[in-house]
Amino acid sequence: MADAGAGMEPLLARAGGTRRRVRRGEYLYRLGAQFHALFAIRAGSFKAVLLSEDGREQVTGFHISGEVIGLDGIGSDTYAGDAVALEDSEVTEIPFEQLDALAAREPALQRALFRMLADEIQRERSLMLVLGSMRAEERLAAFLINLSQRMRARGFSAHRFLLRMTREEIGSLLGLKLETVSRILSRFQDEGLIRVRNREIEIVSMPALRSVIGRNELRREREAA
Amino acid sequence: MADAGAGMEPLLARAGGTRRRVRRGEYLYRLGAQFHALFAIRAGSFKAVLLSEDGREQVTGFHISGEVIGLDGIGSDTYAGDAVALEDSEVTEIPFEQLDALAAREPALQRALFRMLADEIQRERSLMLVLGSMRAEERLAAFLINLSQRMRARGFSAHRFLLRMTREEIGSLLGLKLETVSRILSRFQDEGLIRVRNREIEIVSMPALRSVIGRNELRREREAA
DNA sequence: CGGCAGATTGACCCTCATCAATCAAGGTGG
DNA sequence: CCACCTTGATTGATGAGGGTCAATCTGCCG
Repeated sequence: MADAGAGMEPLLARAGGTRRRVRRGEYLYRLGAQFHALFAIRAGSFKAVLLSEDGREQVTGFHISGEVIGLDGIGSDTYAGDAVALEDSEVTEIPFEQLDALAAREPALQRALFRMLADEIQRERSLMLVLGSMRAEERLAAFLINLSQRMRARGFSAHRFLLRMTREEIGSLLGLKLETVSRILSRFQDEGLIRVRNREIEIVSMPALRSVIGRNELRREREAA
Repeated sequence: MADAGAGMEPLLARAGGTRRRVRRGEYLYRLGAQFHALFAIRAGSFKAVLLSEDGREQVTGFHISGEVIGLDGIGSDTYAGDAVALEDSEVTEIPFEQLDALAAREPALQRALFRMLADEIQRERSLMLVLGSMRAEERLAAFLINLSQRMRARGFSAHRFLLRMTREEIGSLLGLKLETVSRILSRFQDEGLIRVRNREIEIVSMPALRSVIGRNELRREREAA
């Protein structure tokens, strides 16, 4: 999964932007609200949630410090889903009006915005690959690996971190039920791949975790040969 | 599912562009190829395919006449997957270099490009909702409804059309096996929702097809109440 | 301390994948 | 024009993976 909206703060900062604190559980923006800004996450983390007409809810991503959120609103006049803080967080709100105008005069900024949008497309496509072609164990492994990489990219430890979201939210992202998420985390622990204690994750063997993806899939091996 | 890249030809046309014919089964572009252009589909249809390192293949979308394809390459220097013609087709190749430069002088074009990218994000998020929260029958129903809407938007019949892709390709998009796709289409026919004959689809009752989504899901009804 | 949200674990069952046989439709070459 | 082959679709039988229901357990916050 790509790391959308990463490292763009310097460029975005030129459009100004005001700090804002969001407490755990609060909405950064909501479905249908007037689109007016992008948000650079300075501290904390968020989940992005898509809501369908018939009451279905789908977590479309988790976003941590250093990433940008709110891109989906650009096309329409309103945000297409909710963004909720998973912990007490802080963002810089970047008015899109100004960003848009500035981009017209700054080719580098224009290109940076294109890139952020394209990266988000990439990120979602790889999630589609996960949802469309992986079994439960593989999904969890892919999730943990991706999170680990992003934590490292942000200067945190890559092999020991806190999950800021519930099992249910992880399940929603991955198309699994919370019980399945819980069971598989336990199984990974029994197999010595990770250590779990509630929200705390320690990755014991990253190579082993990687090898989960593709195991039990003899066909692919044969095809590759 | 949103209808990404629709109706943008007029604006895009200002960047020039050359016609190109692509025969059924031929690649419009391939994974890793130098990114240089977007493609407006003038006639025919394509599938976009994502390939993972371990040999997995995931269809990320089908695109028909009037839509734009190739957006995923914008961020990086290369295309992130393959685009394959599902039938003999024709596209207008729009060099991105020129588009990019023109956008800097044309706010309307810049905004149109932002919108196309954001629409694609939307489209993929709704597909994530399908993949993450729907059962097989619901996925197929959502697929047919979406296709029907897009056909109508392009001036074709909304209740009678040809599937240009195989059952296996539909399955790949929806995270199902080809046998499941086949079985469910047969079931829909038995129930009088549609008529199928190979690639030919006739939607007999759109309301009934819509009601497939959400049925067997008593919980949601209760929650909604 | 009590209450509650979240997590774990077990038992059961259903949907969908898998394996396999058959059928239909095109394309090709004789 | 027909026999042959290939590709795609249908249908059946069977079983596994993960959903569902339910009982506990844990940690946290008031």
